Amino acid sequence: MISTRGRYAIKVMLDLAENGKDKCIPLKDIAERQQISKKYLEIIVKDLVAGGLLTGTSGKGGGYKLVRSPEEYTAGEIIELMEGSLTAVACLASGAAPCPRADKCETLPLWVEYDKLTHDFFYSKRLSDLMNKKP
Amino acid sequence: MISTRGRYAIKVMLDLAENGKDKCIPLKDIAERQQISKKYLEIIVKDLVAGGLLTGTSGKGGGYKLVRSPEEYTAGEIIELMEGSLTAVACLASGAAPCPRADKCETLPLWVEYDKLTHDFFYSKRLSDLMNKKP
DNA sequence: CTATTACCTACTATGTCAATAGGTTATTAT
DNA sequence: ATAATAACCTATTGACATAGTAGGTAATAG
Repeated sequence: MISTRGRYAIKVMLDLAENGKDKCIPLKDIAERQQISKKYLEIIVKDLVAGGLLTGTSGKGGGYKLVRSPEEYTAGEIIELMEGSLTAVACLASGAAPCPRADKCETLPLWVEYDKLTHDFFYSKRLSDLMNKKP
Repeated sequence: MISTRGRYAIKVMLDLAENGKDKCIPLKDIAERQQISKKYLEIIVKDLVAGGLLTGTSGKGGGYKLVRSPEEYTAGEIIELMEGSLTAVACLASGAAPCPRADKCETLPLWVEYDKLTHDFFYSKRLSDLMNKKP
């Protein structure tokens, strides 16, 4: 399950891609457009800044801005940053302890295959692919 | 994320497919083979029986048995039964309230597409596909 | 009648999710 | 300067899910 953290993060990134053409967008505007609590978005945006996907500028006229162009972001990296991992089962997660029964486990190949499918899907989706194409 | 409930359920079904050729297998044996607490498996197996995927017989010589043949089960139906839903985002889950912003939501198509991918993947995997083919 | 097995209800520790609350620091427009 | 704006920071909360544990009752075969 992808939580609100990952989902809202994509919404924020998309909002910036569409409304912030090189200019800073205050979080207040994003919160209003997307109908999400500004306070909650602060937590999410903090992680996006820490992950290097966004920069923030304080003070009047400040706000957030994309670091790269929308074609250079994938949904996969955004979700992975926010959720910690894009993995369907605990035993395949990044920081997981190696399962002692991995070689005997008959279900593992199923999860590995699904994992690859998921990874490929989300890393093939660029932010620009999700943008609303309005002239 | 697919929890232990769904994952263990598939292990149980697989164990029965491989070791219970028309005969009843007591949960104790499955728990030992799969190295999972028998007490915890009871909860999982209860749901599998309630869902009609398995039958249980009490008393000496009793145990659990598949209702159909392994080719007639899919990983999808097992997971969906155990997890309640096979859906990646809350707004697409079976019992979810309809999102008032669904028509404006730019991320929804992404989740719908991923949902279809996931559904098709797990419903294409039969229990017999996962079985260890030993003579 | 006894051993075995499923079946049933209840409880619990731990953690995550989705926020909320209230403050401090940085920057700009007036 | 100073007021307004906006990011940034720490802490807390209620609700819920997860992954079990505990202890019993009912059914069945030998």
